[in-house]
Amino acid sequence: MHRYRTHTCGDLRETQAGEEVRLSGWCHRIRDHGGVLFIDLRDHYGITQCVIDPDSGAFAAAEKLRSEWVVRFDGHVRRRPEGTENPEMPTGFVEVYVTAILILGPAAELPLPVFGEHQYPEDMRLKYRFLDLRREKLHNNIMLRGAIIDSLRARMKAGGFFEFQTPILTASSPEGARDFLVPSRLHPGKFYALPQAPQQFKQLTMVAGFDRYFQIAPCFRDEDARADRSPGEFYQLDIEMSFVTQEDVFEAVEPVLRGIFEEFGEGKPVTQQFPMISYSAAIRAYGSDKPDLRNPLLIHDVTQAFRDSGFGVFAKRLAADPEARVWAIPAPGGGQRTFCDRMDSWAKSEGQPGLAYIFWREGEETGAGPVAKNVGPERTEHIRRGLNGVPGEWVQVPAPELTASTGEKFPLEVANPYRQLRPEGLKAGDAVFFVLGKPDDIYKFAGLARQRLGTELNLATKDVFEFCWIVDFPMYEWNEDEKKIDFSHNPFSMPNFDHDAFIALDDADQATTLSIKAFQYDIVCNGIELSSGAIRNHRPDIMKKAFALAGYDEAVLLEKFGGMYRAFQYGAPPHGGIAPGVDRIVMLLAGEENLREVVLFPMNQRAEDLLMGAPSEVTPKQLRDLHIRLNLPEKKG
RNA sequence: GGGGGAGUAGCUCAGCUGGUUAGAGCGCCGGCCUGUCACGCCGGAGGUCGCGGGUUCAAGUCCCGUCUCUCUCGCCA
Repeated sequence: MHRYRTHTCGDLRETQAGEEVRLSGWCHRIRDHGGVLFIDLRDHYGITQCVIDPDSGAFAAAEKLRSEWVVRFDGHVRRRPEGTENPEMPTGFVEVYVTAILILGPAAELPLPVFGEHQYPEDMRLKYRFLDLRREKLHNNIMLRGAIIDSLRARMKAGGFFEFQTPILTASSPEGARDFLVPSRLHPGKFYALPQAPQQFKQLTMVAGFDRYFQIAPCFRDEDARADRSPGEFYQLDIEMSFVTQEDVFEAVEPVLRGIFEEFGEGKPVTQQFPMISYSAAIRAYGSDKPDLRNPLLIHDVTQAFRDSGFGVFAKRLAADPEARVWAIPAPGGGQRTFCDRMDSWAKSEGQPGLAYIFWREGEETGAGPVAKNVGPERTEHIRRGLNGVPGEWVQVPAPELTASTGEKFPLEVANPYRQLRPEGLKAGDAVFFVLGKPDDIYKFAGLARQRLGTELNLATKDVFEFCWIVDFPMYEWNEDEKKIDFSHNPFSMPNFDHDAFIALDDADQATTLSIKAFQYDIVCNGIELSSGAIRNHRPDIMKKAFALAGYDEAVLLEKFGGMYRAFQYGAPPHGGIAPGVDRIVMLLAGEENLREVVLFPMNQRAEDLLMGAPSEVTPKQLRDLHIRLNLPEKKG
């Protein structure tokens, strides 16, 4: 007989009744009835009920067992007595009658129990991660993660991609997030950096002629955490392809993601054709470049209805500032004063001056609330009827005409789900909220309000994965602090502009420069940015011009990206790629709200590993070897 | 770096406008219990109320400072 087990705790069924078996595992739950003792024995594969009674010879030993002790049981399988079966468990029709017990690993009193679904404090869970990981939900999440990564690999390989490994110790990159640095012992005063992404390596792999690259790539960024952003390190399905257009990348990646979500999405519908939405249309219609399309609400432009109106606050601002707009977010079902006031105080808590609104109720068809009174019944009626998802004279709907990457147009009801909700405009019981300001200043808040209304009014579709492409990101943006033009995303993207005309551009022509779009795209699912990618700029002359337009001369380009700039001098193929975030994909598929629920050993929000105690101090000798002298900040107080 | 929330038994939490000996559930220890699967019943141990200072006759409760955790904004080519 094997030293530890003949079967796992998930194996045994009625067909094995009568067999002599040996099981090893953790004491999951112990029920002591005095004369008979039930121990649920748990391992990775399942749980098996084990029974000990005074006749078994193991009774005295069994009474000493406690939760989470690791034990080996010898015994025989038997069918459970009639009426005591547990159909909830795969092994619920059998039990093991235990005749011998060997304690393999006793456990101290637990800081957090494994059994049950109680919520425990985050720092406790992280410090005792090995216990937390024994719990069913987290254990399953980690196994799901592995299965998803297997499937991603298989799908990529089936798509003709090859997996590569790129360096972990590399050079600090000047753009983007803060780097993690590793001091060099052999080169005093110099540092390696952990890669924020294998961006340059994958492009160089294309220059080297490998054609279709992928990697489940670790990425390191020294930035503060978010619920959907791990501190320090995370994984991307990193992809790069040669001789491709944007559409080729879409056609390669879309089926992989759709397939993964269909395979692991437990039957929840997945967008069959990912619509393409331009960055500017997304900002105007959803107030975000990562719109949650489960929410049917659209932001309407009702500037016209307030211009020269009796609502002084808005009318004056519109008269004074030609760029100012009034954006309206319809709130079907939100037409109660208490609800509107609650939204107003929420807006104030978000640092806004407030949230103007009109609402409609039976007997007050001309609209209730101070805004309606000041604007007057005629304009209020234009707003009410105009908020039906169809553009009109007084109300503009910036709903994009959605296109699939195949070029196919989506029908209006897909592109504009809001139209289905209120085809005749708002009615009694509904409300509308108004945001005033320059689009650049108000879009984020308008987007937040749209999300909040969707949630509060329970309008969002549930149990679906709504995907879209966000395309046509601006190549440059205005940096208000430094009063200069900056790269909007990354300097590697190819401008979506005639190449000769681009090179001929006047460096001082800021208006044209700021209007240039890039072949830069994101995939968004349920309001979460899953990946970002681009067709790269593989031409040194265009790259030099791209830097010049952002105010950098060739010396800067050489200093910052010398390796790649040099590589592009020797025959670079047109190429592009994308990098879906593996952790976020798993998070969505596991139905979790926080990345820590899908990472085996995560750090806390302050980038500390509470289990291993990282980061930690090191010995003076280690520092001497690295030629480092500490210069610590003064202790506060 | 800014803002919100939290810190009371091993864990989750209650503890009102300051007032006698700080409570409950789970866990732990002991006893009883032969069919449970969140087993049940009886008893017990376990608390510098995060830390420091202040106000007060009296502070878990009010004030100030500080530390820790958490969410969030900044940040994230």
